[in-house]
Amino acid sequence: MKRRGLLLAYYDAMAEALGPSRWWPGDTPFEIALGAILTQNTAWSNVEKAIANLRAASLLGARELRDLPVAELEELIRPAGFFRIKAARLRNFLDFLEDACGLDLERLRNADTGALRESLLRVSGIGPETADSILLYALGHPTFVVDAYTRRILHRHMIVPEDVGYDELRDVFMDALPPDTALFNEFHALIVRTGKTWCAKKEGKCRTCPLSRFLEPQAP
DNA sequence: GACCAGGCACATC
DNA sequence: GATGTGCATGGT
Repeated sequence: MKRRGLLLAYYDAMAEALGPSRWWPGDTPFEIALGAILTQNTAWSNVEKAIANLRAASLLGARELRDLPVAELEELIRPAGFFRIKAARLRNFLDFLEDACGLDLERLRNADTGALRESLLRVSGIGPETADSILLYALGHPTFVVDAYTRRILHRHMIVPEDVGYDELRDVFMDALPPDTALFNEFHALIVRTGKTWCAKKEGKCRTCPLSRFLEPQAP
């Protein structure tokens, strides 16, 4: 109850400072899911280059990629880094999609969220953050996406320990907030944007962060 | 030239 | 079960 109010106050402070996020960039559920895999430990600007390559080759779809030799896929996604491993992960994901929905992601939109999440986590190369990103941003399921910025910010605000686990951190949000897709969508986006701007690994920019007032002693 | 970026799987102890 | 390491490009 108290936690819910605090988290929503964080949300409001970030929203006021940054404005709407319009996440996730991408025209189709598949493009969004693709981006979720390509952006693993990678700057989004590099992912954009890889997606642009696929778009230019008219290969920005599950069916198109399904028949592409892995060596060609590797070359196209090379700018996103870890290209060999990510090409293999994309193949695993495409195999999953073929089996789960005949390569039509729209058919997963009304699936049971928990069961679908478990299925995604069984795909080699899809971990909890990628699974939650696909569920929330590509398919509109109400699951909260946790990432390195979420952990860093909440740790610096002494809300969680630094080594808090993924699911535990996700539960901080999901236990406190209503399962609202639009809210979860924008909340995670605001956290990433705030983290990028003010919460680098090396501390120092906290003074101008929209969340800095939460670090100061609260007035009585 | 070091450090970082919207992780994950796997080896080793 | 915890801890360490490889994976690779491009920007600061």
